[in-house]
Amino acid sequence: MPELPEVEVVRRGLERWVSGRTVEGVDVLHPRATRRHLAGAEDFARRLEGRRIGPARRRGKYLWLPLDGAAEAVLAHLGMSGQLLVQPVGAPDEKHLRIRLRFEDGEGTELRFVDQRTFGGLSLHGAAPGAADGLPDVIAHIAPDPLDPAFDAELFHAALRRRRTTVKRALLDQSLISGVGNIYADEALWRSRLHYDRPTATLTRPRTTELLGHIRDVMNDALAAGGTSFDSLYVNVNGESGYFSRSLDAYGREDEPCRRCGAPIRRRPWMNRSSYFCPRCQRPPVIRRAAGRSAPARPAPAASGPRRSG
DNA sequence: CGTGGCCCCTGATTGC
DNA sequence: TGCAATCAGGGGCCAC
Repeated sequence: MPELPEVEVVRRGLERWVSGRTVEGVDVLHPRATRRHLAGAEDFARRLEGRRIGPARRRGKYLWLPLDGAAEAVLAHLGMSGQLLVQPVGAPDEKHLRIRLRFEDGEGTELRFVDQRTFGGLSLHGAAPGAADGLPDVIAHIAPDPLDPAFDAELFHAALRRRRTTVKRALLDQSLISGVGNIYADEALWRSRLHYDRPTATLTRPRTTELLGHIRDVMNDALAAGGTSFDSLYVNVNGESGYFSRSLDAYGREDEPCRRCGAPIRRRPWMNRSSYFCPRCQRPPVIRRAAGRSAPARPAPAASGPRRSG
């Protein structure tokens, strides 16, 4: 379950059902699922045996489980289709079961990493020096997420102004702000009435503040609904879907009326994915030519920016 | 260096 | 039916 609210739902499930338990053994059923553990699947499995799992942590879309304190942790990323499921021991293996963690206790459940597309995985890493909560060193470059008290809005705004990129690209750049993916980027931009191709350098401080507020709001709303699920690929540790998909305003709503103005929501190919937006509420940025000696032609009507009507 | 394009995978759906 | 093309919530890597 890819984006922050879905990953947070999983984190809470791990905290409830896995933290405090001791690993008895690990089965790696697909080597690609541990490819970020450079020492290999066997090393990953052996080093987990007998370790006690601490409180579940999260930054953006990354999860980690500290082991016997905070010096080392199991890092998890769900990619596009990863699931962490707490299943009864002996339940039939899922078709795309990649890794199984068995526990020493008699609770009768095990932790399973199931991942159809194998973009996700588990790995073992030391903590970054000086970082809080045993943050694994390999994700030290990931920015705090907007629900983290450590998130620095001033720093974020300064980075946006410095960048020569567009606002949606920036939202998906996990080194600037983490946890935002394609769904919540489109939702926050819709709420902010911002077009995805708006250059970040044009954002004023109030606009950045408003955008951040909408990101936090939509993520908290989604969290309260158990996350966004379009199908059974996106579930919590007990296999249950969230129901925020019914509350989406832009994502996946092509040709449906904008809930604000009634114009049909549009879908545009964008970075090998899609961007959903309201063509009336979210006007494309005006393309400005560099100042030259010849007067620039008037922009074509189709490419014109927002107009003030009065 | 920052930026943008390509690639990694499997499966569901759509169109010919 | 079969087959190809397209699309899907992720990020790493590598040219420019």
